[in-house]
Amino acid sequence: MISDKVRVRFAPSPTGYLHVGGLRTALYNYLYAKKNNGVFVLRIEDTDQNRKVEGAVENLIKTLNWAGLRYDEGPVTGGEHGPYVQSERLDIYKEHADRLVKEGKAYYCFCSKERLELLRKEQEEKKLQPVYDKHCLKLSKQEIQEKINDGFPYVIRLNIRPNENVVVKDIIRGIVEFSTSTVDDQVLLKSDGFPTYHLANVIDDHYMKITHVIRGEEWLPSTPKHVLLYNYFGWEVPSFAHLPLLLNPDRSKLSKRQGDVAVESYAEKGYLKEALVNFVALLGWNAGDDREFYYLNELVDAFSLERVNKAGAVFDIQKLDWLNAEHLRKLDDATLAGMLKEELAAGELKDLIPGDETLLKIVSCMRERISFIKEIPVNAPYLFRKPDSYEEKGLQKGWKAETPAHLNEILPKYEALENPVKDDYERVLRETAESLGIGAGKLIHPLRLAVSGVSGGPGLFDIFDVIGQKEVVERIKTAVEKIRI
RNA sequence: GGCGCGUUCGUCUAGCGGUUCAGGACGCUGCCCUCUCAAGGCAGAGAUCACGGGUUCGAAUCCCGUACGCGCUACCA
Repeated sequence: MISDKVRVRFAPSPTGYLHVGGLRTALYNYLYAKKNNGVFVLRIEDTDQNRKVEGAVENLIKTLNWAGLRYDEGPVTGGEHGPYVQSERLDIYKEHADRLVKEGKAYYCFCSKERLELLRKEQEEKKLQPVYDKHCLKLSKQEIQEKINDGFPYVIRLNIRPNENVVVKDIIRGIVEFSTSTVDDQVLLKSDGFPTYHLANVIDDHYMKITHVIRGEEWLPSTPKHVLLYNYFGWEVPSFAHLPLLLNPDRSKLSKRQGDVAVESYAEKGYLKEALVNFVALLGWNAGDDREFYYLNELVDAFSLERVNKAGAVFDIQKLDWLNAEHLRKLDDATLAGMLKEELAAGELKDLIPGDETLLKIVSCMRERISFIKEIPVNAPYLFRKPDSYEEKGLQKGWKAETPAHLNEILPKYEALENPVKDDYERVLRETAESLGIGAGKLIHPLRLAVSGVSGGPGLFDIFDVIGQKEVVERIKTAVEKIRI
């Protein structure tokens, strides 16, 4: 047995940001580990020197932490099976590649890029599978040694015997079979001395005692190479679970071209980590019931790999937005008020931030009306400052010839109130309506317009309570003066 | 082209041979509630379960084929 404990890993390459597909892969690994009292390992796959991005690893870790996916072993944190960054394990890969060469399971290849391109072109023209033709396998020991001594650049390739069957057992897809005749003699060690993904991944998973390889479906076609490598090394093969892809609305693999894929940019847009994690968990998995709202710890309890779907899932922003609203409403007013304060401080209303008590009132009356905190200043700027115009639609519907007279009736009563609370505004209004012999609506609608400039929003008295008596009076006066119909 | 994977309402999905002329959620429409807008409640539209063959008394569910989609096919992961 590889390990008596479940050990899984998330192994991203540091390309600068965390892809939402990567987030889901990381999440499923995390959930599986936690569910089984196992260990969640983070490993950095930085074997491509051309794609190195400064600060990418730090960013990756930061984003994973933001999402709440704490890893047990990995860079910075450390662990018994490190180092957890592949570029720090180069000699391990070299040593193992050499071992395969010695045993005839891999071989040196000195072919130039030009020859390989030509070969591929020929094969394509003949409609053959573009695979390496084992040209360098024919080289004698002496020829090889000479070339190495002469400083020829070389790679090490996996030596695959054709006409054999490789069976991959996948937890999600069942048994998948491949013929070795369709598997290329994959490069294991590149001419710059770095390993390819295939070599590094197998070696690391073995030494890090990974029991379950949970990764994206795009890896399924290269899994036979990995199985063969485990066999060649004489190592136990871990369990595989290939996750369905996350898709664009047109059902192609989720990509940058068709919207945001960086977890960081969702965070910046104001999505809650709880919502993103919840949403992404449901893309390709469900517990078998109707439940859709989960916190991370609840996902741990409910999760199982067996219930992961096979088909790709379209990333549906509308549903994410809905879940964000759901999670937002579960937060208490104080938390929401804190978020609002931060949001305001970063925007153009930064000089008009109300006191904490008022902030609390604002979130309390706006919470049912928003999916994002940032919608508060956008949808209800009148909670912070006077309206600069009056909505045409509202004027037509609610502002009648007699309206100014009605408002002039209630205005002095509002002015006369002393330290009014919300109920006082309402009491006065209802009394006034009654004495005028009109419905309360005849006052409420124009007052809403006068005070907010728009015809929708929180309850009128909530608005009054937020902006305060002085503003209420001033805004009514202004409206009566300015609105002419 | 080859290899592999997949295919239930627009989208995410339930369903693992019969109680389903297919259930839930998002979105959409309408009604109720209501000072408005939301939220909430209710109702509705929306899927010949990709198609064609089998197996079976009986199939969305099992098997085969076809189509379509997607992935892989690099000294990228």
